[in-house]
Amino acid sequence: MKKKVVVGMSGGVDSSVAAYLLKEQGYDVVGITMQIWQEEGDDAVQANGGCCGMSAVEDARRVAEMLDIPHYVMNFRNEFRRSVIDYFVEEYLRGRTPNPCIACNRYVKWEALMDRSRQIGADYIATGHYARIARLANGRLAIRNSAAAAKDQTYALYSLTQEQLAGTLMPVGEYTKEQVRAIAAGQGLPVADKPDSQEICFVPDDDYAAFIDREAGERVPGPGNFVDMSGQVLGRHRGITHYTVGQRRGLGLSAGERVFVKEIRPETNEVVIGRDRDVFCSEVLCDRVNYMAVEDLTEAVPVLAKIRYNHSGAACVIEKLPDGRVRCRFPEPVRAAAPGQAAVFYRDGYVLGGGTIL
RNA sequence: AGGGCUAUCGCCAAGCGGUAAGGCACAGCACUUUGACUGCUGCAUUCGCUGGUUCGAAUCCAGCUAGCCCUG
Repeated sequence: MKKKVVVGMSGGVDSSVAAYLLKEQGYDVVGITMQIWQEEGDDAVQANGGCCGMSAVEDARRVAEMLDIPHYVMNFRNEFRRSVIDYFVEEYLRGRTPNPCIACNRYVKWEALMDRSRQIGADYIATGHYARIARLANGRLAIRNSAAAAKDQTYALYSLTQEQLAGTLMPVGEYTKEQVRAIAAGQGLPVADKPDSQEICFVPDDDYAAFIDREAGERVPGPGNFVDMSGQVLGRHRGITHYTVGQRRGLGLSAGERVFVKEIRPETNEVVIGRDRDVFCSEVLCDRVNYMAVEDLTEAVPVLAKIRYNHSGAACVIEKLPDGRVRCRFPEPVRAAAPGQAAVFYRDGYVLGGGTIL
């Protein structure tokens, strides 16, 4: 009997080709488009090609028809609201810098989608990520960047569990973006030339602070002081939700040289300003650590750590502390490690694990 | 009330008679499948005001205005 796989179809070229490849490989393929945010008839988001808009649903449906696979739209708005939107807003209110894509993957795609896929009898879920899942010599499953991928998508997948990895397929991980577009074009898929998605899907105008204002209203902290590292007041800021560690633009501070946000202090509503060199650190602490390529961390291990999406990675040694947190020591200090962002550890090209920067 | 000093882009600041440097801020664009960073481009026909000298003045002179300092 054919294995059944649910493909999360965003309407983009990658997941469309993923569906095609799986069908070719003989799977019983079901396409599901997740409704996660946009309200029906919201033209503003559609115009920006949001990943969850009605045009996305239409694109996915057309592709599914061409591939002759069933296609369903499932409502994940509640899960998305709770696990992504609320998390995103709460983190900013606390002066931290969340990564909503990681939360979306973890809670919406790999918990909620997998649960519901199992309910309809699926053996696997599949996505259009450019990554590969492999069984290591120690028996663990781990993710590795596809060698040909120009961009790394493994960073946002570090939190997957062994069980989730065992039930996941990433068929486009074997190809380059160019090859994927060529496959789509060769099959006449209408999304072959669709542009890559860009900013966070639920903030299409890129104005995070305004989004938070709408969501949190009265709870948003108001203006406060910019202070330097000795506590001297340098000026007024517009509210801590407008800033992130390492930020330069938009401060309105003319100090004669470029200055950056070094720290955000929600308890005093202060934003600490420093010079470029002040924003580097050689030690980062993480909590909420997920281990992937290893079951646990029993000794200090040298790894490559990425502290943001699109980070090339920096050498460091990670060590688990008695309370479970992980300490990363960087011989070459890293710039702008922001609390709330993820630090993801790589060894031999595989994701060893990752955690949330404190 | 006297004496001195200073007035150049939002901030800092070059300029010292030959036709307005630079830094920061700000804006736009590029990069970017999170926040950032980064890069590129733009940003004073005008130098507190009014006159004068000069072929030519932000630069010299006079007066005025404003701020700062010192002395009663």
